[in-house]
Amino acid sequence: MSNNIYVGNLPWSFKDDSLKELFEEHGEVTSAKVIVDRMSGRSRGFGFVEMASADEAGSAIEALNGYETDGRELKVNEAKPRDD
DNA sequence: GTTGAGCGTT
Repeated sequence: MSNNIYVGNLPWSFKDDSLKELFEEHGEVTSAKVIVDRMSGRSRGFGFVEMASADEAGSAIEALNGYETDGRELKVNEAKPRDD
């Protein structure tokens, strides 16, 4: 279990702050980032959220996985380790 | 002024 969370199927209107505010309702968010295409500057529709603890991360995952916003179901999961 | 499966720039 890690404190890092992958969030997919996001609406195009989502941003770093939107993710942070949403996950803060289910735990302490250390950092939140929506991945944006570095060449075009447009949102790629997915992002990452880091929680203060794996416990809060797991709670947020189960609470927000399948959460519908803007007509889309969020796909929330533990993120793959970026640096292993 | 667009798009729709996926795991990120530091």
